[in-house]
Amino acid sequence: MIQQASPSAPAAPGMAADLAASRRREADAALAELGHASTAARRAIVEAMIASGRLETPEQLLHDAREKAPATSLATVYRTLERLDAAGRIKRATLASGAVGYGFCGTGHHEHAICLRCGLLQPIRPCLVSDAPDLAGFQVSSHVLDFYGLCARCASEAGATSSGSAEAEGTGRPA
Amino acid sequence: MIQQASPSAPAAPGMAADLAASRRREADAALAELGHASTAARRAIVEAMIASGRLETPEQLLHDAREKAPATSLATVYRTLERLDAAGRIKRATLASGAVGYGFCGTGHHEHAICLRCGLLQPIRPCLVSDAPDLAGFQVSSHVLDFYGLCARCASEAGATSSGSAEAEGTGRPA
DNA sequence: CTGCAAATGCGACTCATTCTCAATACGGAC
DNA sequence: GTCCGTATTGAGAATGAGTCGCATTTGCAG
Repeated sequence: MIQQASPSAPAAPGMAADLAASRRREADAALAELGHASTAARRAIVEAMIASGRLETPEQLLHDAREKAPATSLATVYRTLERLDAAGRIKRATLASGAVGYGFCGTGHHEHAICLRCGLLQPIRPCLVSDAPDLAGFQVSSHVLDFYGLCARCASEAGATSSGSAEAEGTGRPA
Repeated sequence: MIQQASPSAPAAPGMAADLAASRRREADAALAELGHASTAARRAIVEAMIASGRLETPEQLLHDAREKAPATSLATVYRTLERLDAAGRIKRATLASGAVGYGFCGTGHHEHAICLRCGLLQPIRPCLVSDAPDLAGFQVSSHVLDFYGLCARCASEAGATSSGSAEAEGTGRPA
């Protein structure tokens, strides 16, 4: 239900190889950081998330991951998401289509801009919320600030064709 | 799984009656605003949400609503939540316990402080995010800023008893 | 008071997510 | 490089929140 922009097939020759290599490195780093074993399935899942840069459904992640690790199962996708989430490396959001998408985010606190049409997950650094307001004794331990809307590409596409081509209809309001 | 602070039994005599009356008025206003019929079940559900001022699970809302409208069913709770949500009067969040809670919020855009322990939903007005940052062509249509932590009461209780008394354990990180 | 559209309750249903468990792969020790 | 204990995996069953269909009831305009 969410668009898939970048190819997740084995890297094409040329400069694309650098990108693929850097993805692989980032995926390995993330897995190593978790302190868990680096298995083919986990690597494939994390690389797929990094490569897409979007919020994707578990089904999509499974599909993408299977290009590199064909035996991967949905249960493993969920288990991997769970571990990444525990490490704070996952952004989860419901898109306009109603689908729940999971996206990979880098380390450290930051905000996100989320395209409701294609699921693009755009990090915003540094954090925009420096000081919590006075809340009558409320002890703030964390905050979440997400911007929802249309990414540059989807905005122009939606402008050209009045009816979006993506499945996600737009209420403009995240769930 | 979420604490219930204020009694939802028929209003006690005295000044509590004013509160109950104002809740009833607010509930009626919200329903009228929706342009839908004001039925006993809907009134009971909305009044329960307003009275609690917290994020509550559909099951809890059903339980609370049944004190005023005993025949209410879970399906009606969900249908009412759906209608309120369509009108932007609902805040939905996953608490630390993993339970999904629904809370009633007033009209107009505002932020929220959410107690991860008891589900308290504290509105923050006015909106703190005046201008969206430049996001390379990203068209922001809305944003969500939530503060998570402990309300004044839960903070002091958690401070007194090192192990919280509420069911919701605290990872300190919202889902 | 009447009639009808809207709303309800019930129970069946869907489907995302989690669990179980035997088989397998990982990675440190040798 | 090989071996072994343990973490991980895949498959399918199980769970449970949320939705749907439909006969019945209710709100409310006339």
